[in-house]
Amino acid sequence: MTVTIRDVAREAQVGVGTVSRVLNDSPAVSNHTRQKVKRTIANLDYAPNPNARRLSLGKTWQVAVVLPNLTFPSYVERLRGVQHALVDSEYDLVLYGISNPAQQDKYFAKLSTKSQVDGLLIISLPPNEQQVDRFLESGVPAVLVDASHEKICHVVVDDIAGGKLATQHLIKLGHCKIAFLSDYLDTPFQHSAEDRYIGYRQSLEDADIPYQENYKLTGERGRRNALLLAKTLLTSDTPPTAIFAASDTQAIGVLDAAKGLNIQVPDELSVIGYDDIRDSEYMNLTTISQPLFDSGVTATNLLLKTIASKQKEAFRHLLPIKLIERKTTASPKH
Amino acid sequence: MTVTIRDVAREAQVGVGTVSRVLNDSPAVSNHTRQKVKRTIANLDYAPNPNARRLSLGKTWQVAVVLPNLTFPSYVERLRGVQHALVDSEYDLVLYGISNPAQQDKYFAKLSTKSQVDGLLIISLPPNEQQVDRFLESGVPAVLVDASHEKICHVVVDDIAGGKLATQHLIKLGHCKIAFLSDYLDTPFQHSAEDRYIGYRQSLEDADIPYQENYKLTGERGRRNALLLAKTLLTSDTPPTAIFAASDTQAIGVLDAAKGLNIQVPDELSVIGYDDIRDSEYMNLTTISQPLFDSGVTATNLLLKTIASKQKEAFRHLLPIKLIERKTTASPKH
DNA sequence: TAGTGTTATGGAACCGCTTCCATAGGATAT
DNA sequence: ATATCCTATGGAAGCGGTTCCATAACACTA
Repeated sequence: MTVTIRDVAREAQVGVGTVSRVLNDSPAVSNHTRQKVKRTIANLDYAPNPNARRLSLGKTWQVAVVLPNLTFPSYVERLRGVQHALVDSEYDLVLYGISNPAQQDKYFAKLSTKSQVDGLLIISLPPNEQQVDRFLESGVPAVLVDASHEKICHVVVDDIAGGKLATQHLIKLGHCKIAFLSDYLDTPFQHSAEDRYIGYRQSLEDADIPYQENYKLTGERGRRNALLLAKTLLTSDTPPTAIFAASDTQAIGVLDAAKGLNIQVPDELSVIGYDDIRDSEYMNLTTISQPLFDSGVTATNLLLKTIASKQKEAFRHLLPIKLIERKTTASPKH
Repeated sequence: MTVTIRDVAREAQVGVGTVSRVLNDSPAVSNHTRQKVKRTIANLDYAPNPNARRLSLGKTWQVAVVLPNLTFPSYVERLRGVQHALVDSEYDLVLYGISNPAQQDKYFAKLSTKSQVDGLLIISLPPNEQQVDRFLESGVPAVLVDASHEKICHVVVDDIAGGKLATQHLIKLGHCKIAFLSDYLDTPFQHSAEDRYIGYRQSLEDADIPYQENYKLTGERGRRNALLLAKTLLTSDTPPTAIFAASDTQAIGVLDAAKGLNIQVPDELSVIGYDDIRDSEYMNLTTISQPLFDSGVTATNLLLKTIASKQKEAFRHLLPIKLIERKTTASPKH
């Protein structure tokens, strides 16, 4: 039923080797034969079986992308970058969405096999030591995005610098009652929020602004939760004049809270976010932009290079951050 | 280097057939042998080569999802549904993002081969006749989402009904100057916006409200473009009192425009969208909800069933729509 | 003319699995 | 005891490619 390379060979009156050579653009085929074979291929509407090819070659021509379920725009944006970079390569993209640690472990284990995929892109999912070991042992090229480990290539931004940049911006505007809001900081293998917090603390210190414990808000990620956290703080006795949220989604939650409480932004409250997701532009949110799309592109190119060269050096690729000044930060009025 | 099934067989002192049987949970293996083999597999850290398996079985255990690049939340939401439904199946998800018709044609052609994937999920990308023919000829099971064709299974909502629902809601509130905004309607194979428009027109007619040509706005999709279109209309001599946008993204653009022009929503202008994307809830946008996530789930289950049963009947699955009343629609005040 | 290369080609062997067929051995029936 | 059936098992063949090796055909050199 399905037409194979042998059918083509018979029909074109050549050997299977020759057909294969034509398929793979080997120079060792005379022009005459090449044309003949190509004609036959077209006539029979032949398409090579990719799995046979993969088995024979020991190469899958597939790259796995593992990331948390696409619940936050930043994941999507990174994925888009990966996709963009993959589109004009020969590789297909196999997507694995993770919704809990057990699933992460399952897929990480499954993908720690050379025969599964040619490469691994792991986005916003810091692997634990055991998982790292498995990756290394398997020899599958892997690149981490938005997570780091000294033994695996990774693409990250300097989050401490980012935290500083945001905080210093607020300080320069004249704020000294600056709150910090993020998801939980004590997650063992994901340091970006924590690094931003470190940057925040350092900037306060550098400017001789005393740190206040009650200005540190952490909670489950998400816009709604950020709203609730911010509401509590803003209705307390000592409301801040500025809030630095460690993600735009959370910053937008803060804006929601301000709106709900009839607090004018930026006149009565400055808000700065982090990520520069798509929505931020429309919300006119001042934020720290980290190149999400580019992180995907960069990581993918890095991975493809690693696959091609078979080199196994683990290195870190730092992506630049920058301050995007929009309309949610201003000098405090009073 | 890599350990194969023969290594396991030799080590466990059984035949390769037996090992294969153990791997595939065949009942025709004695308990004693099964344990022995399982132990050996664990000892050798053996993992079967999926490509060899695929070649031998003539089955890829992969499903391709083809959709436009993830530039709009509705695509992402549908993809999430697919993912969710696929996670506890045996199938992996291969992602193809399309950014232009040439690419669509390229990937559609590539995927019109049994040996490439076991099934095809095509989201918001209506295939043309030639492409449909290729799909049918290849025999690859396919399901369309948010697009329809009589010869291929598809999962859609009744967009005419949706257009009616939205328009009737506005009419019931007392509006009669109702504008319609969408992307271009003359796209040959994608009828959802057009169907919504038809529903809009019918509702007007049913209510004896004369249709006004200048209340029909179409343009390139996207929030910013919607803003511009709405701005023009709202600053004209005869501004409408309500706008029905054929997508939430565009409805939010309309809200942007209103804000920019200092027009109060809903007091001076009612806005209703379509899709009920995540952001709509936060924006308090009244909208027609179509089950995006569910469309992915439903289509995937349909596909898996088709793959399993090998039946080739093309049928339509209609998903329910409903009106979500929030805070952007009200009776006109004057 | 024989010797040496070079180029184009055919086809066997191999990639690592599944499955079918043959068979051994044990249980049951007669 | 022999015939019959059933179960568990070994291993060859096959899935559809690629690649290596052998060889034929044809220069070119001395």
